[in-house]
Parts: sequence; structure tokens; C-alpha cells
Amino acid sequence: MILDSETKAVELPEHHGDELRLWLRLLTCTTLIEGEVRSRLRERFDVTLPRFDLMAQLDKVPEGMTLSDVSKRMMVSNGNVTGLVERLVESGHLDRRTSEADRRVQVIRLTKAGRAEFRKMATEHELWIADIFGDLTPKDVRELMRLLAKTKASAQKSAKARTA
Amino acid sequence: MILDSETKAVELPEHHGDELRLWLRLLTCTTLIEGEVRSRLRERFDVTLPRFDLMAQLDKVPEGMTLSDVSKRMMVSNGNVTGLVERLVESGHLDRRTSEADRRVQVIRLTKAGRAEFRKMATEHELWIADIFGDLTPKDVRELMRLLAKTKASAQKSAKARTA
DNA sequence: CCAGATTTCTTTAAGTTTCAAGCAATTGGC
DNA sequence: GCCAATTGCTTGAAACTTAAAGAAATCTGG
Repeated sequence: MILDSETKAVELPEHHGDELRLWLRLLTCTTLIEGEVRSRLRERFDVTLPRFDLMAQLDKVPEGMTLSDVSKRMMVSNGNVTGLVERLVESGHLDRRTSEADRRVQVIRLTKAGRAEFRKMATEHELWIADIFGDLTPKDVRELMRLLAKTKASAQKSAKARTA
Repeated sequence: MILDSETKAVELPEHHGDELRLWLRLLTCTTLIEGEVRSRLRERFDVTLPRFDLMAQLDKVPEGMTLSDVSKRMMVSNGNVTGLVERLVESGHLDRRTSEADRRVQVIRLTKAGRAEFRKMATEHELWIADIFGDLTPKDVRELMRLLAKTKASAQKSAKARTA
């Protein structure tokens, strides 16, 4: 706080460059890794990253999920999921059926073939990630987890405040 | 290291779940913040995030950059930049001219109007970012910067090793 | 029961993105 | 000087993505 010549409170223009630089670095890291994973998925399995991500969501829930669930978990729009699922059903990776209880709802699951293919990819994917983060110590990993959790909470709070 | 019943070396399957969880959290954070910034840019200035990012690159270099430079800095494909620039020239934000020295090269710059509009957006954008990261202490910010720098280096090393 | 609100999903238009192929200009060896 | 390789950009096809609008089913408060 600073007082000017007439002794009124004056706010200095606040310094926010550090946060901006942090955001750019976070974005760079993610883009870099995402690009690397995308390349390897294409090269090794000829699959796109969005398809892999969708299958990863479904692998965690054998009984299946609704399109809305997928949309929320992947943080993408509903229409996006519709198209993605469309293509994965077409290629035989996914099974899609209308819910008995609520006929608006579509429940999707991995097919047997889809699950088998995903598991194969997931095994290698995990090794790639381990390699990409290979120079971080276990302590670095823990510390990053903690700070990113804090960041996520802060961002969610900010988003919520805006929407409210 | 473990020895099996016939005294041969056996590798335990290594534990890589922590790195995977870290990657997912990193991705979640970035997606969350990116979505928030995208919403605000559209709501407040009716501009898309890729356009803002491209203008941000150009604002740093008044004398202009080549399309390749932009492509590298933004970490997107050449073809992507071509289309993006096309639309921004169309809307009067960018000026594009063929280099005298090398007629393959296109040099793009912000127009006066483009720069004015970007500066207006950038001022608010910086406040949004500060708000989004608002719950982090200065120490958190420093620590994240450090760990993300290490992460970036590690990822680049891994990518380089694969390509080599 | 029923009208309005809500939820779930699809559709549409516009834009973004990648990859691969291709063209034009330049550079480097010989 | 000339030819091959490289570089810079564009194009085309397919996929991804969002926002917004719409259709269908369900829910809710009279």
C-alpha cells in the first residue's frame, strides 16, 4: 500500500506476470507431452488421442456409461462425444444401447475386441508416460501432484465465481 | 531385483501408476484453465483462443515473424497456421507480405488495429489468469515453475530419444 | 393429469487441427 | 552451371471441437 501526496490510498498496478508465465509453461508442458503421446499412438497403433481417451474412460467402468458421463469426465462438449462414439461403434470398439429406464439415455461400453485392443495400448502408454516423466524424482512427482491439485481447486473456484 | 526358484534374475513389473496419475492431473488442470480462458475470450471479446494465441505471439515481435516461426512457437502444424492467418488477415488483424529476400517466406505482423485490439484483450486476460491461479502463494508459483521446467526438459529428452 | 421446465442426446455451422502430398524457391555439392 | 536435397508454405481429406439450436423423454409442481 502506498500513500500519495494528498494522503489517499493508491493501489500500485499489481504484478501478475508470474502467474501468466506459469500458465504459459503449464500449457507448453501439456502441449508437448500431448503431442508426443499423439505421435506414438498414431505410429504404434494408428489410433487418435481422443479415441484412446474415450476408451480409457470406458475401461474403468465395465458396465458402461452414458454419453453425458463421458462428456463430463473428458471435459468436452456433448456433440463432440456423439461423433466420437459414432465412429468407435462403427469400427467395432464400442457397444451402444438405449437405456431401458430412460429412453433419452445411451449407454456405451467397450466391446470385447475394443477392450482387448485398449489394454494392449494402455500397457505401452503407461511406459511412455513413465519415460516422459523419467527425470522427475518420486519427490518431484509428489510435489507436482500436490501443487496441481491446489491449482485445480483454485481454477475451479475462479470458474465457479464467474458463472455464479 | 528378485531371484526366482531357478536363480535367474527376474524383473518385477515396475510401478508407473504415479506418473500416469500425474499426467492425468496435469492434463485436467490445463484443460480446465484452457476452457475457462476460452469461455471468457468468447464472452467478452468474441474471439477464439487460437486467434488470441497467434496474436500474442505476434505482439512480442513488432517486426513480424514467418509462418514457420509461428508454427514452431505455437507447437502446431504449418497447415494450421496457414488457415488461421488467412482468417486473421481477412478480418484486418494481420498484415501479410512476401519476404524480399526469400520469396517462399511470408512475413506476418499485427496491423495497428490488430495490435490495439490485442492489447485490450491481453490486459484483461492477465487479470483472469491471476484470478485463476489466485490461491497459489508466491512460493507455490516459484515451485511449480521449477518443477514444470524440469518436466519440460524431461519430456523433450524423451521425445528426442524416440525421434533419433 | 398436465403444462412448463429440465435433461439427454443429436444436428448444424463454423472453426481448428493433423497428416500427407505437392508446389515453388533456395541451397549445397560437384 | 546444374541437379538433388532442403525449406517454406499451401492444399485436401478426415477428424476433432465448440456453441447453439432443436427434438425427444422425463420430471415437477400444481
